[in-house]
Amino acid sequence: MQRTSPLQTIAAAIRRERARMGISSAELARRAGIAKSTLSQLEAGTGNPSVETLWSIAVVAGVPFSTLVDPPTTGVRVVRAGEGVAIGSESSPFTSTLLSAGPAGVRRDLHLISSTAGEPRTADAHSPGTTEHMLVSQGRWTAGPVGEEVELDPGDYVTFPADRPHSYRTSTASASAVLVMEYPS
Amino acid sequence: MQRTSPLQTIAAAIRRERARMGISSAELARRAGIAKSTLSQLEAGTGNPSVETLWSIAVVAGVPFSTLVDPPTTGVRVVRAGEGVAIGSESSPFTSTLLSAGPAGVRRDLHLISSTAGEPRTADAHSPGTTEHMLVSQGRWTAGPVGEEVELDPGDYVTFPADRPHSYRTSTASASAVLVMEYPS
DNA sequence: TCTCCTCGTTCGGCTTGACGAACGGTTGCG
DNA sequence: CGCAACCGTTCGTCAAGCCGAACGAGGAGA
Repeated sequence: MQRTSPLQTIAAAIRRERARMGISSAELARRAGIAKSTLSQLEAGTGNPSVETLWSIAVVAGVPFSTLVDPPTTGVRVVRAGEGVAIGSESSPFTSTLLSAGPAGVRRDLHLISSTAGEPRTADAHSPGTTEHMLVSQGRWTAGPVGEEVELDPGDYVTFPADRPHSYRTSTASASAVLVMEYPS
Repeated sequence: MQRTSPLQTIAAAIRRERARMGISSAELARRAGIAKSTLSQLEAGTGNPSVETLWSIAVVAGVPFSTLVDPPTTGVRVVRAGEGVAIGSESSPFTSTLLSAGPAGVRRDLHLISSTAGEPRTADAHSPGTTEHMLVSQGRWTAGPVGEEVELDPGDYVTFPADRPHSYRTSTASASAVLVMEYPS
């Protein structure tokens, strides 16, 4: 997570969004209801805007507020079956492959998980506010917060809070699922 | 996306994070390097903080800046295979089931998609900055931005920009995949 | 009981964010 | 050519954000 002040990031983000919209700084300022001189300062990275000033710009640009603070990155990227770095568990036949960690400011990781019959994989509580989404591709799984586990078959989907202990287990010879973890930090 | 000023949301978020940390407002202010009176104002929802003031609080709370502006929600929820509302395509044997739309401020939708051999499903450009992640569960797929499609087998993963036309096609009798769409708005 | 410490709110003063006006530069039209 | 419109930057002014101090309240310890 970025610890230093975000003012330069914000300046770059505003310039980027304005270029995407294809309008002048005077027009963006007009639409956002702020002074041209204020926008000029923001794009130059000088000064320290109030939240409402920045919010007005995000609204007019049609993007979430966080887009102006944490810019995204894109590109075509392929990870073939078996190519990702698989991390196993010492205490259960559980394997997890991280396919895509969220870029700065994006609060999710995308995993392919697989397992065979055996000990459950129990995970400690993650950061407060963490949510998991699990979508079963193959086999039967039992998963969820400890004490609230549900059984899932291929095509089934479950989402649950992961900021307390939770587990994944399968009773079939081979099972796999997609796991999306969303967290505040 | 929330259009109204976020000041009340910010006040509630600061109180929530401080409660999570289990410290007094005086201590939070001390750690963040701001005046107690300033924090008192922020928690009461009066005034309009500068970005740096809010940033200081986020840093000390150990959460991304956007967490103070866009709070999350959680709960255990199950959608069984075939239960979600499946939306078909008139021009191709393609079906998409939305399992989880991102809550306010979260920039992603989670779909289960399926198809049979036939016409490709072509999607128009989404909002600028939109990214898609596709992870194949079953069958062979050909997917990606038009002109840059890649072939994918079970367990393969691809991510690509979806802010331009892109398509999904399968040449097998039955195919399914998990699709995560991330977008700025 | 009194004293000390911390709390959260209110207050007055200083600094800086945001404003509108002015300025020089560019473009398009008659 | 001159004029109008628009641009982005700089400047001076005002007011609100943020500061530290003061205050009353509550809790703990002697």
